[in-house]
Amino acid sequence: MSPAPAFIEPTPPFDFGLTAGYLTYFRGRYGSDSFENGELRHVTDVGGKVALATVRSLGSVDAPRLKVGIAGEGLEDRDAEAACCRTAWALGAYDELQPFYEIALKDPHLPPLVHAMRGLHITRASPYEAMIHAILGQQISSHVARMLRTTLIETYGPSATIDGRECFAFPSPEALANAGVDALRSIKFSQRKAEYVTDISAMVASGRLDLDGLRGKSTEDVVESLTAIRGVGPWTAHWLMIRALGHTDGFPYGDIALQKAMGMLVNGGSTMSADEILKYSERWSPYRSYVTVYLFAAMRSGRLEELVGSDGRGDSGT
DNA sequence: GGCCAGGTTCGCT
DNA sequence: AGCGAACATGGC
Repeated sequence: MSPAPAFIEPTPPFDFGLTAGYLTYFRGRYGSDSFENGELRHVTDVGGKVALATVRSLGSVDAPRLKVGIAGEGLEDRDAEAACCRTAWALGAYDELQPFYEIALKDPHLPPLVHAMRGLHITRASPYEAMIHAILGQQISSHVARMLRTTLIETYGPSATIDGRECFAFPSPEALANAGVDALRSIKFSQRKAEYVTDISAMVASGRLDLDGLRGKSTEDVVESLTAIRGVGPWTAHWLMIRALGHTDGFPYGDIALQKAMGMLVNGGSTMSADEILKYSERWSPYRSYVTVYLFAAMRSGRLEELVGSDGRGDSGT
């Protein structure tokens, strides 16, 4: 029933615990993914079939090696292989951290952060999932957003019972485009959100919107293309670059949490404005995606305070 | 028991 | 150009 285990050899340094923890921070709450006792469970949809990847670390941060077991109904070898590739991709396994570390270690503020989070790779979702996720996360508290996402995938996501557990994968653009605005409203979406999700899903399903095609484009081009879509502004565009497009220089300067974190890091603890953090961050280009992710990882782990400005003095960055 | 939580986008005045 | 609506749970 289960194909033979496969192996992933990520580009070192790769800290499996940190990276799997980052991957499941959201998905672990609204999807079927989890990271417990050193074991990552990651659900993916391969060609309409739901596959569960179970991942464990066999190696170390500097010699990483992951063992991946794939389970699911009616999976052929090539499906299992695809599920394994998708899992490696979701973990950002082959991402190169060195170029970022080289500039970060020369920075006055970043070394403690980079040292503490060494080996954290930027995890990825599909551009479509990241887009819907971002739209749902706009405008509302994280509690409400989580509830909406959970209901969404449990209503429209493909599911399968694997190892006695019901697993849901993220809904397809077709499924959400066909659901219709009224149906989404009935699962507590606002009119606006229901319209955005329906419109974007229909555009992706019909091929009029090619989110994957944005990969490799310049920041300006990506932001321009994405913000032309109704429901998408700079904040959403920048998070999408980081979470889905593999862009190294995304920086969601409109994010309040990022503004607070930047204040902690470089401004002696005082929150900075969107303009201020954007200007300050230019020195980290083109690696601002890493700074963003490392700051959020530190924040979520509750360690940001101990990792910033041990000299207690920030400069305003001007 | 009220208030706020990791706010952004769009539309109306 | 500037302000308000949109969503509605759980913790402090």
